[in-house]
Amino acid sequence: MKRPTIADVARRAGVSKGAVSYALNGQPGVSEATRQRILAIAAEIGFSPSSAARALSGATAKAVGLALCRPARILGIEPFFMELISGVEGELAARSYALTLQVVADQDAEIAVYRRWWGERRVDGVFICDLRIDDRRIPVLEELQLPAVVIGGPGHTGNLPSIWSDDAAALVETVEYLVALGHRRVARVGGLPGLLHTEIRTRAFAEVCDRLGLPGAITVPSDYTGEEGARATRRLLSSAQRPTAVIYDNDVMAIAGLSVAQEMGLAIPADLSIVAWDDSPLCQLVHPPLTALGRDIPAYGAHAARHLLSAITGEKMSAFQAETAHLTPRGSTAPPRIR
Amino acid sequence: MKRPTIADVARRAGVSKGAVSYALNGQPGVSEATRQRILAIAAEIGFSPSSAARALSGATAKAVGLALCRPARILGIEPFFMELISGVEGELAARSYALTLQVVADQDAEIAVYRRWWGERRVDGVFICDLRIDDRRIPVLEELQLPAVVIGGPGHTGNLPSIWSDDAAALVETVEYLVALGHRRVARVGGLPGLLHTEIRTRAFAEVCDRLGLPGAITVPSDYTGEEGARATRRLLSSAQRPTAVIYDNDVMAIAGLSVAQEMGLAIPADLSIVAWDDSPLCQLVHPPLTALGRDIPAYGAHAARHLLSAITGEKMSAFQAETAHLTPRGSTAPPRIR
DNA sequence: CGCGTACGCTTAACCGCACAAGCGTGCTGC
DNA sequence: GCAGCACGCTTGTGCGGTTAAGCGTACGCG
Repeated sequence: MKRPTIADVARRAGVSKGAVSYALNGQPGVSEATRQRILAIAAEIGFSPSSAARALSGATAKAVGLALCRPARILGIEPFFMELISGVEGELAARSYALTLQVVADQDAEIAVYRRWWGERRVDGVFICDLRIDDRRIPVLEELQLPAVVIGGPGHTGNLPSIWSDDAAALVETVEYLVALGHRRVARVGGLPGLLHTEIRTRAFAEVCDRLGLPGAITVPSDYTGEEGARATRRLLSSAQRPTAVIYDNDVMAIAGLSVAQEMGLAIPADLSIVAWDDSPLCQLVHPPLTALGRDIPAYGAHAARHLLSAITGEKMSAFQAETAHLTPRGSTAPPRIR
Repeated sequence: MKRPTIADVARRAGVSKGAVSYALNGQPGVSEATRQRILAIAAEIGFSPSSAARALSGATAKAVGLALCRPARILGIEPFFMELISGVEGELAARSYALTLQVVADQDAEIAVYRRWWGERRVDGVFICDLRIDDRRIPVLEELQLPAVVIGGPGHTGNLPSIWSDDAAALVETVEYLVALGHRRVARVGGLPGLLHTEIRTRAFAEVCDRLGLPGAITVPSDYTGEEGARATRRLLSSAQRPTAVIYDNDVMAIAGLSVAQEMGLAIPADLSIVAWDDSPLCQLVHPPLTALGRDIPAYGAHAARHLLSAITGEKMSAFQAETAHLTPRGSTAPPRIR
């Protein structure tokens, strides 16, 4: 089956290609009657303008890019990206924008992808995830003048617009809640060191524990996998002054931690309170259900998409603060049996 | 920063645009010395040919599409798609193919997306997931002659090439294993009815239970979510002749079922054996760890990608049978305490 | 009545690349 | 010595859109 082109529409409408182009793009230059006739014919023969030709003649590619730099096993296990993508998609689809996805091995590969996309004019803009401190991607994108929205922060985003959530505040709220329950020895199993949001949480945790006078508050770095979460938990629970509450940087590690604790004969929440960051349905499936810090990830993605589309149209965008994660107390937190 | 074009490369190399094109595409028509010089200059100034121009002048779009038709909450919870994507990506990236992703609401929207992609020449081919019986997407893609690979089957793929895994055999193996342990009352919590692989599993389950003379073997349909899995489990365990073993169509429902069973005071595996389809790290995090049917999803995706790329180059592809899921026994299965 | 102008459409020039056809050069074969 | 040909490159065309410029027509106005 031959793909219809603008010339086919023009021929059937008895007008020139230019007229069809004006009609389809809502530009002035054709009468309303002609416009309607052209639109009807286009719909009838199922015409969609070639994105290639359109992109070539200076218009936009009608596509944005997302490069993910995580190993496959972590990508699969974390609902975050898939939820983000589905939120992003909702906005993009409404404007007929396509999402181009690429999984990359490391930051160098990711930068190479951006340069290639830019050179190929394949995308009109990109999302940047997993922001790092002194992130090398930022200056590259600024140099290329490729519209971009950083998903993360605050700060460290150069002049790029961003969307962020106040993880520090959420963490402070959580620690204060645990302290209010009577906990004094609180520990944290962190995400990948080097990621900005991990560092922000780590600093906020240290500060709030210091402020509240909690002794030996410690963050054990991890990598979001269950194995590492289990290992970190085992280490924490084996120490002389073992914590009575642990905050995990994602749900998978929290579930792994729960398993380890139960394995070691601890009663949850009597002997150990557990809080998970990222509230997924999984948190409600385990026993006891996990107290978790949740937020609406699809909405976050949708906002990021709107932000990027605005940036693409040339608007001067800045940092946007999204909803702060909120604590949903469930059965995994309670006053400690022994202080 | 201005994007380099083929003309920039040509000027610096002191040759014509045509020569550069030949050199970059590995075509004859330039001497080896000139080719090397041109390649060096292209690399130096960071030239990537515009995908739009390339696609426009008859070559391929160097992109393939994947439309996902699942609600956001299910997409997020199931590691399957993300793992599939990361496997697909590995193959695509090696050939500089991009993956265009779209999340759609229903099959009509999905078909509209295929028509649009085809008209826009945005993709060279597509993957089809979640195959249904009498799937309406198949005839559309055949009509459009858009290269496609069906991820699913066997059968019901029209003339489209496909890649499939023998779910029936895996299910039979599982039931036989449970029977060998001494189980007589086995039930199953199935995935979304209407999906071909769900139907295949349901039929295989009914057949093998019939063959082995298991009484009242029943499949309760569900939708992959934890809530539904929990509800189905509650129903099964409340029946007069409650099963001593349950097979779940995904890991999330299995974990939910485990929770429900424990909640109802049953000991796992003594009172109830549980098997999960899709072996994710989650299965090892709960207590007891779940016996699961697993396979290498990224490899599955990689194979699908190779299949599609071959189809795009015009090779006549057929159905390819991938590895059958294999059972990994863990702590959630054992001989039943009471037969 | 004649002129200026807004309208509605056409024409044609691009965008950046691939590739067919053309063309000069040097080598081969008879 | 010259036709024939392979080689290495250039020229030119077209892919399917967008868009500036051109152009005829109708209409308003002094």
